[in-house]
This record gives sequence, C-alpha cells and structure tokens, in this order.
Amino acid sequence: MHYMASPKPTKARPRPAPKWRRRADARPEEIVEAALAEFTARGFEAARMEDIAKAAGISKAAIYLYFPSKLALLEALIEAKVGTLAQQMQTLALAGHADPLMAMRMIATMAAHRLSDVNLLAVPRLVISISGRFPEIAEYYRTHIVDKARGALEALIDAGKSKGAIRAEIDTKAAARAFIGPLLFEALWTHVLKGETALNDPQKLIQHQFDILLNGLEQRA
Amino acid sequence: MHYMASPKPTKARPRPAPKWRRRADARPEEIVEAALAEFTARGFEAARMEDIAKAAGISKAAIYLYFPSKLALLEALIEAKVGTLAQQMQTLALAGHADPLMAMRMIATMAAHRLSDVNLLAVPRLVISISGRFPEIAEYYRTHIVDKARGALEALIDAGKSKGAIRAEIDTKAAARAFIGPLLFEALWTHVLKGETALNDPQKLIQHQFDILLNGLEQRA
Amino acid sequence: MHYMASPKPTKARPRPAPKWRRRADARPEEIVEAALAEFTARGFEAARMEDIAKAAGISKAAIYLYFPSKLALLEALIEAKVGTLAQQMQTLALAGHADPLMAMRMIATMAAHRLSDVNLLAVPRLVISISGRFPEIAEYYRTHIVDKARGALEALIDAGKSKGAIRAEIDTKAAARAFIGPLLFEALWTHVLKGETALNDPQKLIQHQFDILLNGLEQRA
Amino acid sequence: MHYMASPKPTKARPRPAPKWRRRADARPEEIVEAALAEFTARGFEAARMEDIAKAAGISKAAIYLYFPSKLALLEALIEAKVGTLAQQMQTLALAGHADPLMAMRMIATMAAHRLSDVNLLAVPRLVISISGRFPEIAEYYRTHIVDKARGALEALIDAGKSKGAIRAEIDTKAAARAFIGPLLFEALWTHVLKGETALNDPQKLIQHQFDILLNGLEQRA
DNA sequence: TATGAATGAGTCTTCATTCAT
DNA sequence: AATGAATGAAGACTCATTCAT
Repeated sequence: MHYMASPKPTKARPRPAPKWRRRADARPEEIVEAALAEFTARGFEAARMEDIAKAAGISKAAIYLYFPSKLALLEALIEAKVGTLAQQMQTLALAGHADPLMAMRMIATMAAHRLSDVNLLAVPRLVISISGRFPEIAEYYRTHIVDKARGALEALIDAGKSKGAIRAEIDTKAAARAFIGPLLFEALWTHVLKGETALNDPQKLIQHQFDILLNGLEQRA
Repeated sequence: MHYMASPKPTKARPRPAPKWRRRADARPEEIVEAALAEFTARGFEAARMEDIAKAAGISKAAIYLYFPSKLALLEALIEAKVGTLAQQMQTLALAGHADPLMAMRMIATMAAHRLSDVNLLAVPRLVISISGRFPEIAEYYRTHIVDKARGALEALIDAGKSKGAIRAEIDTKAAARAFIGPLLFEALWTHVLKGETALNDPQKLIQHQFDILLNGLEQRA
Repeated sequence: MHYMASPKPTKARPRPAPKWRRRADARPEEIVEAALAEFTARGFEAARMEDIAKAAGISKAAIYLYFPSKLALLEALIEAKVGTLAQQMQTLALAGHADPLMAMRMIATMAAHRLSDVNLLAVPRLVISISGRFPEIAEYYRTHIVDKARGALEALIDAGKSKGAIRAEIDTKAAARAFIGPLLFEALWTHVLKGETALNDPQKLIQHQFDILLNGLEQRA
Repeated sequence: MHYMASPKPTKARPRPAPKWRRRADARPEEIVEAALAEFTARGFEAARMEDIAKAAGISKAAIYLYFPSKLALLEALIEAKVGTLAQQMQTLALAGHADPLMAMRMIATMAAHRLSDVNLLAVPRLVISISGRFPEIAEYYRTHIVDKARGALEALIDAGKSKGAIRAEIDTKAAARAFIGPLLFEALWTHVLKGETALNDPQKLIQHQFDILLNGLEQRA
C-alpha cells in the first residue's frame, strides 16, 4: 500500500493521512518540478514517467513511492503551484487599498516583469491543455486561482470606481477581464511562438497595453 | 455523383435502398470535423483514431484512405481551418479603409458574436495545447494566421493614427495585442471553464471590454 | 514482493521456491534462441513477437527490454550466430597448413556430422529467405561469414596445389564452390523436405559426395 | 463466390471445376508473373497484393477474379512453373540414353547457361523460403520437380555405371546430389549476394565445378 | 469484367504500473 | 527507500479480402 500506518500513533491525533506521502527531503518537489517540465514540453499524455524520473534523478518506480499515479502527480503539481500563486494574490489584494489605479499600474508592471519567468506560465498553459480531459482539475484551478485573482481585481476596480478614479459606467467584470486578457495572450503566445525573435521587448509591449487599458478606464478630467 | 441511376430500369425495381450511401468526396471533411471534435475534447494524444472513425461513421481503417497518419490528420485539420480564417482576415482588412475606429468596433462586435461558435475557437486552443510537441505546426499556424491577423489589425490602427482618430503616441503593436488579448482570453476560458454557468452574457462582456479598450485608444477632444 | 516473509521463520521454512527465477543475463540469449526457432519455422514476417515471447517464457513487452524492434532482434540473432561460425572458420584455417587434402577431408567429415544440428543450418536458411527484403543483412552475412569461409577454403586449395596434392589446372574458386555446394544443398533441402524420411543416412551421403569431389581434385599418380 | 456455376451445364459433363478460373486472355499469366516478381523480391508475407496488382496493371480487387486468395496465387504460381520445369526434365532424361557422361556434361553446360535467367531460380528460392510455413507446397514441389529431376539424374548415373563410364563404387545418390549442389549453391548465392560484382563469369565458374565433379566420377584408365 | 471504397482481424510497439529483491 | 525487471492493456497502423456499382 502507499500509505503506511503512521509510525507513532500513541497519542498524537493521527495526522489526517496526507494525500501524497512526503519525505523529509526534497524528493517530491524534485519530482514535481521534473513533471512540470515534461508535461509542459510534451503535454500530459505524451510525457513519459520514465523521462520524469530521469529528470528527477531517480528510477521510474521510485515516483510511485511518492505519487500513486501519473494523474495524482499532475494534481499534486497543480496544487503545489496553486499555493504559490495564491499567496501572490493576497499580497496583491492588500496593495490595492490606498490608490486602486496606482495599484493596478503596479500589478501591470509586476506582471510584465514576470512574463520572462517561463515556469510561471507553464501551469496555466498546462491547465488549458488538459481541461478537455480532466475538467475537474481545470475546475479546481479556476475556483482556487482564477476566481480569486479575478475577485481581487474586481474589488480593486470597484474601489477605484467608488473613489472616483475610474469612471462609474465601466463594467467591473469586463474591466477585470480586459486586464487579464493581454497578460494571458502574451503568456500563451510567448510559449507557443517560441521562435518569434521579432518580439524584442515583451515587457515594454505589455506595459504599453496596460497603459492603453488604464487610459480607457480612467476618469477624465 | 458516383452512382448514376441505372440507365434502363425496365421495371424500376427501386434499388434496395443502400443502407449507407458512399460519399467519397465528403469523407475527408467529415473526418476532419470528427477529428477536431475528438482532439478538442480529449487532446491530440488521448484522442483515439477509432473514436474519430466512429464519430465520422466509418471504420478505423478508412481514415487511412484519406490521411496517412494521425499527425497528418492534425495537420490537414489545421490547414483546413486556416484557409477559412485567412479569408475572413482579408474581408476584415478591406473593411478598414474608410473609418478605422468604426471598423475596429465592427470587428469587436463580430468577434463577440463569433465566440458562441465553439468550433471557431477550438483550433487555436488545439494549437496551443500541441505547440510543445509539434512546434512546426504552431509555427505554421502563427505565420499563416496570427501574423496575418495582427498585420491587418496593425494596419488598421496605423490608419486610425494617421487620420487622427487614434492618439499618435499609442504603440501600434501594443494596441493590436491589447485588441486580440481579451478575445483569446474569452476563447480559452470559455472552454476551459465550461462549467461556469455564471458567465451569463459573454457577448456583452466582450463588447464591454472592447469599449474600454477603444476608449483608451481614441483621440480625446 | 510487497509483503515480506516474516523476518524470522523459526523453522526455516524453505523459501517457497519462486515459480520463476529471473535471469536478466540469460534473457537475451533465450530470446534469440526462441526467435531463431520461430523465424525459421514461420519466416521472419509471419513470426509473431508474441509467440517468440511465449517460447522464451516471457511477456511480449519484455522482448523490447532487450531488443528495440523485431528487425533488431533478427540482426542480433544473425550477428550472434556469425560470431560462433567465425571462430570455427579460424580453427579450420589453421588445420590446413600441413596436409591440405587431409584437412579438406576432415572438414568434410566434420561438416557431414554437423548437418544433424538443425540450428546450425537454420541461420543461412534464414538469411536466404530474408535477403530480398533486407539486403544489408545478407550483405553483412556474406562479408562476415561466407567470404571468410571461402577465403579459408581457397587458401587451403591453393596450398594443395602448390604442394602437388591437387592438380594445378584446377580453378581454385570453382573448387571452393564445389566444396560448399553440396553442403548447402543438403542443408537447405534437409529442412525444406523435412518430411522426406527416405533420406536415411544423410551423413554418409554427404561423405560420399565429398569423396567424389576430392577424387576429382586429387593429383593422379 | 469465386466459382461460377458453369453457364451451360445442360448435358455437357460439367468440367471438373478448374482450380482457378481462367480467362481466354493473358490476365492470369500476367498476374502470376507479377506475383513471382513481388514474392521473390519481398518474400511471400511481405509482398502486398496491391503491389502485385499494380505490377500487373490491374486493380487489387481484380486479382480476386482470377485467384481466390493470396495463397492460391502462390500455389498457382508454383504449379505454373512446375509445368515448365517438368518438361525440361523430360527432354533431359531422353538425352541420356546414348552417352551418359556426355549427357551430364551437356546438362552441366545448359545449367551453367541458364543461371543467368534470374526468374528460373526465383521459384526454388521462393519454395525454400516458404517451406516452413507451407510444407505442403514444398512437398508438392519436391515430389513434382526435385524428385523427378533427381530420378532422371540417378538413372543417368546408373546408366553410366553399367556402361563402365562411371566407376562402379560411386554411390549413385551421392553423385546426383553432388551434381545438383553446385547448381543450387550458385542459384541461391547469385541472388542473395546480388551486390557481389566480383563474380565476373559465373558460367565459366560453374562449368569448372562440373569439370571437377565429372572428373571425380569418371572411370580411370 | 473491373474497380474505388470500405473493413475486420490482426501485429508491432509503447507505457503506466507492479513485483521481487 | 529504492530499483531493475516484468507485464497487461491499449493504440496506431496494415493488409487481405469483400462490397456496391
């Protein structure tokens, strides 16, 4: 079995049986990273457990000591990344209190910078590509990440509206989506079109996009 | 047609109504449609030729009469759709001459409407999900579709700038991308988040997004 | 196994004799033998990997742990046998120095005996039957085996001529071929005509053939 | 069905349903020739009906108008060639009456010349390669061709012995085989070792071989 | 007679997963 | 905990053969 009886259940409230067994050391993380790389490069189906193992520096069978199946590995991977992103959302939300429009500018700047981090975008791309086959995973991702991010953004926009910084007739939802759109576009396209060397300054380009957008949102004198 | 009525059916015994008419000509298209459906639903790797065949109403082996391999089917499928889209690009480009800003509004409206056509969006989604494994295909798609669309759009924006309808300091490339972004976002998300019943009026939402965007682009009095 | 035998079997219950010992080292050889049998019996194309596996006592997939493809298995098989034969050639060549005619008689005797070893002849037969489809393999076999054997034989005959044991006007090449011919004939026919029970003493028959031949070669008093 | 009821069986003793349906024209022969070429080139299993059809200039389905199956085609092919060879055997047998040794020399010469006719040798090669899978066919070939040829040859040798042209202690069977061996060897090797350009005068070589052999058989003064 | 279209039955090969140590 | 060896289940692709005209 994959789940050993906990070694010392004498008094301790038996740990609520972790979904995937963890070791003290870094193995699971290494595996997850390797899996992310392979899944992103080849797609979930085409990625081979053997390659993941090799990339993680262990044997194929060893993966199964930590994750009961390929699908479980995918789930673990997404959940792991979700945690990371979720935290960033929090930070983001806090920043908005004072000056919403400024906050949005900051977020935009930050986002523009982050685009160079390939791995950050790997997960959403992965989610998109598996959404057909594993809708529950996509659903999970949506509720845990996308909806939260959108919620934070919409709160920010609403704040902007009530402070008079953003025109009142702007539809909040639409604005939030318009904000995320360019980001996603750049994210996906950057990867899909790896070869396109023409795109010589992606960050500046994104920044421009947000400028246009915010310009459209702003209250006019 | 392949089957002429028998030249002299003396008594016209009505041909025993063939269970299935053969339509060699229509076959490839039917197969491509079935493949698109399966590829989109399950992903390229997970889609089974047998299922595609079943969906097309033929036997597995029959597919190979028209396409030499699964990959070839994928390529044919993308190329077929590329043609369709490419033409729409042309139309679109012509429309822009007179009033660029108006043209962009029209395009936005059209695009918003088209979003309900699930199949239209299936192809880009598919391209994204296979881009890791078959970069050449993604490349093909980029050069034949995306770049053309972007070119047309940028031409439109430039026209708008030179006519004074769009502010001169706007970066053309950025504007074009900002225009495509929301579309892509909605496209992907609509599918990925199939379950989201909350999105009760996507077209209106998109329309709103474009309103914001165009507002940001427009020359202010 | 996942469940260890209890660590201290007080009475030393002898391990329940594993049904099958694993012998990773012996495997390839076993597979090659099985393959030879199947290829010979049914021909390369008609032989099924599954049957080879069964004959080797393993699963179909296990073959692929040792040989990447059916063709590779064929190649390995031939190369393995080539090695064996090549060594015998060496021995044979050395024996000839002293008394060539005697050496040839010995070889003939040896060959006649070897004919009963079905497997020895299986390989050339196999090579012949695949030569149409895989000429490179036949070529490989020719250069590594046939040509060497012929070379050794021709050297022997030449030695015989220079020693006056064989008539000088004899064509060396022709003699060598005349020597090999009956052998090959018997080899192939023995198999093809498996059913022929009439052939009640093949060894003696071959011996006779060589007698005739050598008689034709010998210097007459 | 493949065998139509005979069109007018009114009184005529119904022809004993020919094994394979024949047309008045040359179709079946063309098909057989094409099949021989393909079978020889690729082996029976690997040869594709489609290729045979193409080589015969007809459609795949058309073959089935003449031969009910691939195996039947093989059988027909062999039977057709058997007929040809059988006749030559007869001729050969008659020639021997007068001067057996001379007859054998003639046969040898003839055989040496025939070796250039690739197709003549294709059939025995084919028989060898399929003998594992279809022993009955090999059996058929043996009884109808090989045994007859051997019989004729042995009769010839016996005649030679009784006339004092051939040494009495020679084993007839062995001598016959020694006669056929080189022929077969050259036949097979010529094909297997297609590339060998070194063999610059095969006919002369064979002739030499027979010289040696006959020399060994001949009665010494 | 002739054939383009179609298919069922197979075969090789792959790979996630398990076993035995 | 770790792994080399093994396998069952599955999928792409092929091809002899049949069908409908």
